[in-house]
Amino acid sequence: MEPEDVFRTLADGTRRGLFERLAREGELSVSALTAGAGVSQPAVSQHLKALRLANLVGETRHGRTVLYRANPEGLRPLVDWMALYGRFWAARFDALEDLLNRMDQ
Amino acid sequence: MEPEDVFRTLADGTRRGLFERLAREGELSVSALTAGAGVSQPAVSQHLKALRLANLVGETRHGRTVLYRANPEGLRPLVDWMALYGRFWAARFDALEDLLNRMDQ
DNA sequence: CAATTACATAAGCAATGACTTATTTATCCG
DNA sequence: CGGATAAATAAGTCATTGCTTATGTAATTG
Repeated sequence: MEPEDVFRTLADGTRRGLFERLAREGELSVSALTAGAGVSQPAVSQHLKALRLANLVGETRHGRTVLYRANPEGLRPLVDWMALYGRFWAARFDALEDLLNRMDQ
Repeated sequence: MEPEDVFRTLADGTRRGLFERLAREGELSVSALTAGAGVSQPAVSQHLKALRLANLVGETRHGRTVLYRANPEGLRPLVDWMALYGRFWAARFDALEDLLNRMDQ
């Protein structure tokens, strides 16, 4: 997955809001997500499809309800991009990696 | 600056490409950026304006040329957002924030 | 089995946005 | 000065996109 996909998918506030709720609250059904999303259920389904195509959420069907959850690994392209193009941050990321390596030993 | 602004500004590939070039190559004029951007000079100027409004680039006028440079600090909303919503990544970003705070002292 | 519920898909519409060419503004130079 | 160059702005076009309502599909329930 390219940074392009992740940036574009998270650029919309409503869609990013859905991801945020899933990240905070864990597994949620479409109905649960629709309540409080401020848009219709089809709109939510369309956003969830976009998030799924960007590998940012996963789904499991339970009978007639579908539970969605955030897939944090989908954020990896963003992490990588920041490490590459953050420059100012990059040095600090490197320092972080050093720190992590030392912590892991 | 809100995460919204940064996500939306970096969502466009051409615009993000300009930021990337500035992050890699340092200060560049509009003409230099236009060469290799694949779009016209006005398009580049419009993208630079968007990047500037999102606090992602800075500019300095030198006679009739204007030098742009990346402002990595503008990525902070992204770092913060990832720390909040990355979950899996969160631990590492929290460690990063701690590290940054210690480095700043 | 018919009605209901959960969700996805279809179709259409209005707003946004990324581009273009044309023009403006400002600075440099012969 | 006057022409040329650098960049910004103006105006218009076309594609994308996020929303809506309407409908389809599948699973539960009475």
